[in-house]
Amino acid sequence: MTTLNRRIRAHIEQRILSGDWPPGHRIPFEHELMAEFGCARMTVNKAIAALVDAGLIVRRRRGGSFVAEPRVHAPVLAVPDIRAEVETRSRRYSHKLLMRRRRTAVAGNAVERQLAGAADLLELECLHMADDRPFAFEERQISLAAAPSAEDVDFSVTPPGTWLLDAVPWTEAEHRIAAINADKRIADLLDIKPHTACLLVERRTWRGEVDVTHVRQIFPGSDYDLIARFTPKS
Amino acid sequence: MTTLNRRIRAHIEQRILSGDWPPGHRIPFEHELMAEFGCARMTVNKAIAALVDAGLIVRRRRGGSFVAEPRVHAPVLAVPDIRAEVETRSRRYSHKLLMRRRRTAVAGNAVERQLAGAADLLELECLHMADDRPFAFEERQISLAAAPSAEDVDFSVTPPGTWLLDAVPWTEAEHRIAAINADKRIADLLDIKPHTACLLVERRTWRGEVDVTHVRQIFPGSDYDLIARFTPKS
DNA sequence: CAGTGGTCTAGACCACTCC
DNA sequence: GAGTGGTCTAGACCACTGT
Repeated sequence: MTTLNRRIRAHIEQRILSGDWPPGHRIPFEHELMAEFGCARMTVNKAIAALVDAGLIVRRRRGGSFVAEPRVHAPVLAVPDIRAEVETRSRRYSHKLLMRRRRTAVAGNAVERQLAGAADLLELECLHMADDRPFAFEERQISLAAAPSAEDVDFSVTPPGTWLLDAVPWTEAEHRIAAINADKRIADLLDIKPHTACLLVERRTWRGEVDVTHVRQIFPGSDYDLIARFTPKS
Repeated sequence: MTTLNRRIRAHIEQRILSGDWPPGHRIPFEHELMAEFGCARMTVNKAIAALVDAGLIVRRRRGGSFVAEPRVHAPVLAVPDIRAEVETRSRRYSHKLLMRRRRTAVAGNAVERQLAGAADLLELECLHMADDRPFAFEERQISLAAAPSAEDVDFSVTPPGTWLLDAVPWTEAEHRIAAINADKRIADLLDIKPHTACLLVERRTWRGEVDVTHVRQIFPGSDYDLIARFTPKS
């Protein structure tokens, strides 16, 4: 058993999270919900106020109450798994492997040569989708010296980041975060207008001294932001 | 002007944030606050419920309502000081104070009201320069409840972030990082083309439960990036 | 200017828990 | 058992805003 205002809240929340009421959709007026649940207006109001607090709903006098536009947050301080993040937001994840090849490190590129070590690199490009809409573009190099089993994985089934988090332990990572304007290729891939601001996340991951993988992920700025919560360094 | 339940909330909050009512202290019963403010119980209840939500108060049936014990967190990152960063790169730092005013929190803005506490906000806008070229635009609100001495500082001499880092100890911060296209005003201020991708860094900083300052910093994407280096969380 | 949400009132009954 | 908070009711007046 639970309280009435929580049931009303859950009722609305479920319709939003299930996609039944998409962003921008007008939810029933307070008096309609009063009739539907047979209760006082304060009770409906309390339920909706909680959803406003949670950022799921915005209210406008005279206009009504509307499902808020979603924004996805990710912690800066964890290595993000895009699939997990998409699914946390009750959106359906899928991905497309755009490119996969094995190659040697470019001789003049010190960073690549350090990553490759004594072996080859596996180079991948993929597109992450949320509800069949492009969510992020990813370019990745994996060191076959550090993760030889990557050679045998079908990355069109498991996204590379998800597989790596599971299969290859890491001890240290470095993020570089910047803003870029989408060029034509990125705009096409992400289905956004050229020149739209995007968040670029570059990450290098090590296991001990061994360089495991480098990745560049590009997110449309309107869809994604990073969150870091922390305390002063000792 | 503000609502009664917010005034009651502010009244209680101020006593907690000032240390007048330490953690574990029992706050007045609902019926006492009803008498003190001459209002209905629901109004008092709404005020206290918001403080429970904010984690400032815990309630026990029959026992009463008590000031909550503050949380503790593990250290991880650092709050950047733009002056220090510019100077680290061997560029000459300067800044311009564009706006300074004292005002009350916007009643409908819960985040601002939490920041303000029982006092006013100091609102600042400034432009950070590296070698006399614009480097970042900053909008900042400082809680005069948390940092009353900010009222007397000449921020055209010391940049607000630098002063705060020195003058006001903090225990917790939260970054939100996103990519945005520069609008006309930002483009003018930063001397870049409109629509250029910029990095938006929003930071909230607390001392214990007390909200100290909020800041929005906008950097041209081409000039700036953020680096975070870390190890897996325990 | 009609209709929405924002806020408040003055009650009520109940569950829990400390004394 | 007495007193707290948890929840809910059935009203009310007001501010704002879209038509």
